[in-house]
Amino acid sequence: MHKRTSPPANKSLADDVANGHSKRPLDMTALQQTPGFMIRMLQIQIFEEFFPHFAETGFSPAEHSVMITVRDNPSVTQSEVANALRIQLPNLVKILAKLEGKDLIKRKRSDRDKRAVELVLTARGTQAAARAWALAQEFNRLTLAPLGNKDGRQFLQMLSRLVRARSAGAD
Amino acid sequence: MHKRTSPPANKSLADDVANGHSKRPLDMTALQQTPGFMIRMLQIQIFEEFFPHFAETGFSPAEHSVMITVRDNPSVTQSEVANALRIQLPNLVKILAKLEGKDLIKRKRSDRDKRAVELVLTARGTQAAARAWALAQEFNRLTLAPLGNKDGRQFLQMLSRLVRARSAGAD
DNA sequence: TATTGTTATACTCTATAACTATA
DNA sequence: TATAGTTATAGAGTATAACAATA
Repeated sequence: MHKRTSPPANKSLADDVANGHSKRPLDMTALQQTPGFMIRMLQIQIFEEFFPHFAETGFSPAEHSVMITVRDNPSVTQSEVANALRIQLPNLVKILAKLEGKDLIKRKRSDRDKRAVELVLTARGTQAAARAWALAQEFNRLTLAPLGNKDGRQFLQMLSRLVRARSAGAD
Repeated sequence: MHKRTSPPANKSLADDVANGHSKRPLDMTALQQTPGFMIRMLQIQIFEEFFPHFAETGFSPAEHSVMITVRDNPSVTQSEVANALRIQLPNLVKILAKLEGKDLIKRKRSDRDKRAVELVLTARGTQAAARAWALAQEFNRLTLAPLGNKDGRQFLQMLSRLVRARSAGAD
């Protein structure tokens, strides 16, 4: 066990991959072969870029995803959003209270099920979502830019396959 | 702006992708085109699977990555580990205190730079890392299994390209 | 003057328990 | 009896400030 292709003394290919700023390059080949680790590194990087890019909207990644989900699913209930975005209901309530306080989202008791609360965007929310989505188009393009068009599309498709496989398996 | 290929009423292809358990399927096509969102979904799923899979080692993902990094880089300093793994030094100190308390890692003042602390695995740590790495091999295989061998390798390579591009650009 | 490690602390995210009102 | 929403709270993860020792 623990076989690496290139020894620490001779790593012509696998130098500073997950190794941003250190002086002497470390041997990170093992973790570079670990999808979970690499996905976490990439997510950290993308989150860092998210906030300056979306500064105009003031949305966090979670708030952004809620806005887009409500935009595309008018009268969706809070439970449905929580489930789709993998956010615990109590945590979603806080996010929604904030968005409602900014007059971006309206909450309304459902007629069909009086326990449920249906969500819709307000006029201001619709505007904000439109601007957020425009920024997102550019952001998504930048995110995948290092791969080029063809591989970028394929990467996104592979992500979907992986996520879908696990969502299905967890049922 | 905001153009979707399939309207909510007719989404033959893009149903339950990031939408695990809800009754009526939501329209998630917008966020499914968002790499940052999909990467986050995938990371959540992988983390959930991590803990049962690595229960035997008792390592968290962060602890696991520290153990492997020290294994492959004997006498690495704390700063170097923190930088490579994107962990703040104060937070790494806590992790190392725990691993040292379990007699898995040894800390030793550097001779070259008496400010620095060099890290090596203990005998127990070497054993634990070997077992952790064996489990990791299986875990990594399972993680990429839905893609098959060829695409799995390509996905990992694309991850590296994306991470490397951003690490380089941030310099 | 800058860097390494350390402590203490604050902040954000996420998870759980308990409650209500409806189903 | 179970579910949707809410509140309060606990816990983990992450970030910052201040300090001591060394460069």
